Parts: sequence; C-alpha cells; structure tokens
Amino acid sequence: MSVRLDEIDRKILGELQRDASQSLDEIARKVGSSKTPVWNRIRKLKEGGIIRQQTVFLDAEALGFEACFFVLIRTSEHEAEWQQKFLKALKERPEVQEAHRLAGDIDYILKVRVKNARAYDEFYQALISEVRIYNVTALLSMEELKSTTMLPL
Amino acid sequence: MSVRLDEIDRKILGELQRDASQSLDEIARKVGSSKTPVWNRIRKLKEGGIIRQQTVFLDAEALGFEACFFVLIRTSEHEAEWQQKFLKALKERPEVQEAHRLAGDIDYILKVRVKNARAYDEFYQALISEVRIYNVTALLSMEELKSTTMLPL
DNA sequence: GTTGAAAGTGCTACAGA
DNA sequence: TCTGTAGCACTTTCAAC
Repeated sequence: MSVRLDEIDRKILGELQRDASQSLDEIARKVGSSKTPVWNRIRKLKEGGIIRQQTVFLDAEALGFEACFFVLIRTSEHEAEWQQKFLKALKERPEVQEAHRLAGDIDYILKVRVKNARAYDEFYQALISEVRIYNVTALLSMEELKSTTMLPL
Repeated sequence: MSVRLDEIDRKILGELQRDASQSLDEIARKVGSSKTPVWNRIRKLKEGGIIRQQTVFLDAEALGFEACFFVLIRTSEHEAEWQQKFLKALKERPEVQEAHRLAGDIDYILKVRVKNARAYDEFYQALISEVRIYNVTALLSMEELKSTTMLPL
C-alpha cells in the first residue's frame, strides 16, 4: 500500500530525516505551517508505518567497530526449510546489519560490521556451521565514502 | 581515537539506538541512574562525536522506492583526481545510500535505492558519463531480509 | 549523583476558515 | 475537513549542593 503524501508531508519527512531532534515549532516554521497540523501529520505518518523508527546514528569506528565486510553468498539449497534456517541465523546475529536476497548469479548479500578481521572469521565460521553454503566471497571495506539512510523525497 | 565508555554509557547508547524518542526519565530508569547524569552523559557523547545524528527511518517501499541495487565497480583509474571526481559524484547523488572503497579485485561497492529499474538506469548512465569506469556489476535486491544500523555494544 | 527550578516542548481542546 | 490559538502537563536544561 502506497500512501498519499502532499508537499508538506514530504517536507516534514525530509526535516525529520535530517534532524529528528528539532521541535515541532521549528519543523512547522520550516514547512510553512504550525504546530498542530504538523503534529497530526506526524502522528498519521507513524500510524501508517511511513515513519518506522526514531533512532541515533553512532560513530562505528569510534566505538571500535573497525571492520566492515560485504559478503556475497551462493547456495545450492533453495528449499523453504533451508531459507528459514538461514533467515533465522541472520536475524539472530547482530553483526549482520543488512541482508538482501538477490536476483541472479549471487543469491544473497550481507553487510557485516565487526570489531576486527578475527571477529569476522568467527562470524563466518559460525554461519557456515549453522547452514550449508556453497560459496562465499567477502569484500573488505577499506573506507566508508558515504553512508546515509535518507530517502530523496 | 577510541573513547572510554562504561557500562552505563553503553546502555544509554543501546536505548537511544532502539528508540530515540524516549524521555530522559525513561532512559534513566532503564539504565539504573537518574535524569541529570544521563543528560550529561548524552551531551558528552554528542560532543565527542559518538552520537552523530538523530533521525527517523522511513519505510522505503511505502514511499515508492521499490528497487535497491548493490553495484560492484572496477576501475582502471587510480589517480587522486579521478577519485575526487568519483567521490564528488557519489556524494551529490541522493540515490547512493552507501559507498565503500574495497580491498581486492573489486574497487568499490555502492548501495543504490531508486523508485524502479528505469531510475537505476538513469543513475547508471549519468554516473558512467561523469567518470570513467572499467566494469560494473549490478546486483538487484529481490527482498530486504534485514536492515538495521544498530551496533551491538 | 541529587535536588529543584526556569525555560521550552508535546500534546490536547477548542474555535474558525 | 483541515488549520491555527491557547494552555496545561511534561520534559529538557542547568545551577547549586
């Protein structure tokens, strides 16, 4: 279900994405409205599931998460049972920040953030002991050039 | 530079990651402290750059961003000038949610979120017209199995 | 770390376009 | 219906202990 948003809704979402700590008054001023309508719109956006979570971004490197891998996975198994087991393993592991099922040659891609290369190896060993995987390629990030979750509305 | 955090700091960050709309009192109660010390800690974490941004996650699909690609890039160019041009192009394009420089065979990986396959093609054409790229592989996401920015503290 | 008080904000009720 | 005004309760912020 796609929700109808007008120009003001889009501006509000833009401001919230940019800085969710702004006050209602501030947002209202920027989008050219006032407190109450903005508050009502935000409530509806939350209820409608458009706004899913309010959170903070932390500096991963400052917190000692110095290694980031993109993991390309091929599997020979495509049964429902295997998929469920694999999905469960991914969800349980906090190192896995993203997981996508892909079209084409490669079946899955993961983004895995860990403290160091050894921690990645531990993750990798644990994963392949839990589920059968045909082929794994790990791409090591040397530098995070850009990172955002902002959608261009 | 890695910053010293104690158990309480880590719990505060955990709570903020989980739900940044909680009140100070609520967080204080959960971490076993009280308002003012928690407030002071959060201020220091912001000043120290540990907390970088407060934002909202939006439902990309509900907003019509139905296509997500991981783009693997090989280039033959490795001069500083080319890199700067490439970096500038990535930063200017809001479709690019993530960009990493990699070690090894593949030079860069991008995560690109767009409304549909045609929008991806427009992005792709624009990119290769701006900077010389030797080889591109696009992996199309069929399903987002997991997506989080939470760090396991 | 605690108390407490001033300033600011979120949320609700209500009235008008 | 949606928008704006007004006000109370709650929260943030910060000084003094």
